[in-house]
Amino acid sequence: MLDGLRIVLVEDDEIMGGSLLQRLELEGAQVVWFKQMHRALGAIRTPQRTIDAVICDIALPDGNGEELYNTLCQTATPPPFLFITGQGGIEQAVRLIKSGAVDYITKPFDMGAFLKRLSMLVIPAETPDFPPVLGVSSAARQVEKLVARAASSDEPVLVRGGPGLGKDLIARRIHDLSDRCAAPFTAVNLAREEDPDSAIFGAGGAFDLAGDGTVFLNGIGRLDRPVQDRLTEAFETRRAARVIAACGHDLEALIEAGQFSSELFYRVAQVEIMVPPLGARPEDAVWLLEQLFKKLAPQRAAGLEGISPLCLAAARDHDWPGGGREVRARLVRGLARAAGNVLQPSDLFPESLAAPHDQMSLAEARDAAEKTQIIAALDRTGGQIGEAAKLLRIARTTLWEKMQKFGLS
Amino acid sequence: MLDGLRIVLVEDDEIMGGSLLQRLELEGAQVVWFKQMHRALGAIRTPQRTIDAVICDIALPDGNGEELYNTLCQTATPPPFLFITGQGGIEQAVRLIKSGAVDYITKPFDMGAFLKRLSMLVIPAETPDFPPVLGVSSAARQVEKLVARAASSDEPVLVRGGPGLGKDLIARRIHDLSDRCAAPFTAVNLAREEDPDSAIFGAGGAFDLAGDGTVFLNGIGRLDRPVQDRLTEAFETRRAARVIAACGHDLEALIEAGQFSSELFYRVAQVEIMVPPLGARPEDAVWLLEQLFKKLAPQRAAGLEGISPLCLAAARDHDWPGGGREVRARLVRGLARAAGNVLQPSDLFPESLAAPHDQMSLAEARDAAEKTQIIAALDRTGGQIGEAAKLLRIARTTLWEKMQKFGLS
DNA sequence: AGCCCATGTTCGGATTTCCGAACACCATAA
DNA sequence: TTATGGTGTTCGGAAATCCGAACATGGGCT
Repeated sequence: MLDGLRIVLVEDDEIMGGSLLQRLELEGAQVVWFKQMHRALGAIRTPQRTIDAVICDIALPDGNGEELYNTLCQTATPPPFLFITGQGGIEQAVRLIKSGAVDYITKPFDMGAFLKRLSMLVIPAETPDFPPVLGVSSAARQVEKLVARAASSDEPVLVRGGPGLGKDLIARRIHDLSDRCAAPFTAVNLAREEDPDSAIFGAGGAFDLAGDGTVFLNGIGRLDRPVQDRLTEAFETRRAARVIAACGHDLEALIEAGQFSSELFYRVAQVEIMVPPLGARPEDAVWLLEQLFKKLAPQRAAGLEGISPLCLAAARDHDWPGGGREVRARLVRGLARAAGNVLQPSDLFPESLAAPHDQMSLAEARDAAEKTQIIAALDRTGGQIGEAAKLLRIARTTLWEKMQKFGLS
Repeated sequence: MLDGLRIVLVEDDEIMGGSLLQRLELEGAQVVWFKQMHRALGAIRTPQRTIDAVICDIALPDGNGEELYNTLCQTATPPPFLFITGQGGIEQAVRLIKSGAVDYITKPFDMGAFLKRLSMLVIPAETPDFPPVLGVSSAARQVEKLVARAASSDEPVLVRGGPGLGKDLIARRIHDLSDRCAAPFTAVNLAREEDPDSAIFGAGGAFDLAGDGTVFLNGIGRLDRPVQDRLTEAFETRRAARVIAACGHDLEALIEAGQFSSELFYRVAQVEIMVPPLGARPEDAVWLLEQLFKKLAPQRAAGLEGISPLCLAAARDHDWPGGGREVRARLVRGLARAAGNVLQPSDLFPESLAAPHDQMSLAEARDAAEKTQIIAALDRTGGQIGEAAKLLRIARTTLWEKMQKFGLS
């Protein structure tokens, strides 16, 4: 009935929680049970994998379910919430449902009916019709949607994003999903190409080989003006092939500086797909890490059985400025250096060992972070303490105290 | 408070209905009272004029309010429904709210609070003589008064305010309310114009086309001195057209710096209308958001039923430096990314979800530092919690708590 | 079994931190 | 001149955090 669904249960009552847990697992769901609000908060906010539903009691020892839901809404799009409660008020029910909660049920309730409602409500949300290539985060899903939409159109596409985010994969995927999928797909990496002009337009070049397929131009910002103009012209003469281009975030700056033709930009950016950086979607980072591990570990490090949870946590925290490429590089290096039977954080991030942060006590580390953050905030506001305090979300007086403590004034 | 609102009251109890009727009419609403379901059904389905809200009892002699609502839903989109009931059930409340009712209140209730919620929830559909273009706040009303006064005079007007506050709408409105409304209204956006001089004075330019109508000069601060002088001169020679100008807040600075003619300033600022920033009048921000939602949601996001109260609260808090333009842009983006059936805060403010390295709150920065430090310590001790705690100079239990908080286990 | 040791977990109180109110002070704008 | 708005500073209570004690658990060792 609920096979494979990942459900979070938040319930402090042992009996109630136990029976729910049992029943849900019987139905095939993977359930994680929290008895306190703050624990559930952390787990839902940074989930190991996407959560399909949250079943949440209202009365909790360290808060209430409403609070939990509201807090989540501030920073993220929460998964579907079903509230169950013993002392429910109509007022509260109305408020929660209007805030987007999926259901609100009073105890005691009929378990069979409850499960039926649950399966009705939750299942349609999750239908992965094809294996995810970019990631599992909601942001990645968003991009996939855009990709699908781009595939069904026939306009030129501009894919934008930092390095190592799979812009080439996206282009390939658009081609494969489009009705040109039977025709050739040719890619040119402008950053590597010696002679871009001939690689694109020459005999045996991209357009030549593509026929009425798709031409993918990676790093379009590197083109010099003459080739840009030829490309613009190519659009006008209606080449047979469809064009997908990719570039980093700096194209506007290039246009501003007059190094990139704004006309070409508008031609090629009929559809624009922005790929958010990997650091902004930690779920994808760990997902990718696990995927690559599965693929690479058997050959390269036969002894390794898995990745330690700590290591995954560290990966979730890391910024990954190099995108997927960095994930792969670090993993390869880590696999070579791993000693035990699981991959440790120091394998993936050896530089953190040498860091001076090492044997600092927690309080010191915390203070150091506070200090730099405060300095940054004060810098941003030009020394305006009140404003800086607002930025840091603390009271003005508290900031003043801290400044005194750190000797800033 | 409820001036001009058309409200349908469905209530069989004489006392209750009478007191509600009395009170609502006291507040300025036009109320029609039905005591039976089938009568109300007919009246709502084929209304004389648009109905702003329905206040509906559940228990009725010939049926119940839910039935009434559902019947209406099948044939049309009903006006906002507020249910009031004596023997309400949570089950029922949840069902009704999920199917789109605006509120569900149990008797007895506090009349004052009820009226407040009513006025908050219900937005006047159309007030034909006076559709508010700027907002509903007292500040916006103030501006409207100034607009009306400006329209009745014939002096040049200077409209001032940040971007996206509808300065163009104000100019248009002054024109439409003035006795030049039959003559042409021509607008020039000086920020976009290549050749301001000819766009204003040239053949086919604003003055030429306006005749004895109104000329609107947006972004007057961008004019260079020669054109300023020509404009000043135009005032002296008494052109036929009336001039309305608009600019940001920086005009005084320009005058100070000698880049703007103070004489022209005094000429054009005979009447000065200051539009306060949207961040200073939160009611208008949410009002505008709701207006735009009503207009845009049906086309762009058919599944969406409304805006979550949390989201409205977030909108009320936001600064809206981009004015109405920002409201619109954020809404459009949010509609595209919304997942559930209501718009969530993270849809409208995705940057709070993935702030690219920007300004973290102090607590976040501190937590991040703690987390990495803890991971490093645990890594060093090979996962030995007690040892790691000693390294970090905190109690074992404290470390355990933190590990829970950060989801490490 | 019996013991040892580390962990998982709760609890109550000690301590620290945080906040808001309040007041004095000093610019600067009206 | 008077408002106004930001800052420096103090203070008391509220809230969080931290800690140690305590107890159960469970795995490894003899």
